[in-house]
Amino acid sequence: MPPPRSFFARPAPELAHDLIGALLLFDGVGGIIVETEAYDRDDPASHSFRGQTPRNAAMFGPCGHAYIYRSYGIHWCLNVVCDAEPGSAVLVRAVQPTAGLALMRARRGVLDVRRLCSGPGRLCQALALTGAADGLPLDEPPFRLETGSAPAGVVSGRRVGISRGVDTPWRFALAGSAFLSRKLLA
DNA sequence: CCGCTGATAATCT
DNA sequence: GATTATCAGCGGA
Repeated sequence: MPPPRSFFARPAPELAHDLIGALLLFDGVGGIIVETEAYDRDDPASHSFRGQTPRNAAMFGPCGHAYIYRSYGIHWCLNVVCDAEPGSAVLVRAVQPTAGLALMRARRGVLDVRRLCSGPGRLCQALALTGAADGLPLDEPPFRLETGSAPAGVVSGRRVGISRGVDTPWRFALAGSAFLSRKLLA
């Protein structure tokens, strides 16, 4: 079952926690979310911290939709928008591949299943996600999002690759998963 | 296994 | 002009 709208209309850290264990597919390709990060309006590390711009407009749009941006001029990164307060979203950092393995391997040029979707840029490359999907609803085709049973063993720690808000422990991951982007630091 | 570095361009100051 | 929610490749331990 796709989650009800109320699932997304919550604070980013809460949604980030509960997205662990959910099934995420794009055009039938994807798997189980095992790592996320929360960013909200009052967070100096968030793209929305200084208000709405053309790039981050989707962060201020409907909850449950995608916010996809380009990172370092090279990679794409996927977020789930939540609207407890406008400008909040959850970065999907890693997925355990379960569907479309051959397609993902071809797109990534990588055979090791543990490295297909273990990072926000790698995930978007494996699922062929680009800015073309920015703003699309995640509970309708070509996306599919299924929230699973309550995830057990979710741990949190500091977020990756930021220079501000570094002490906010808003990175969430499935404990012991072999599909994380990097080892979780407290 | 680990750390360092270059790539590469939109966004923001 | 500086920064960036990253990654692959490389060399060393």
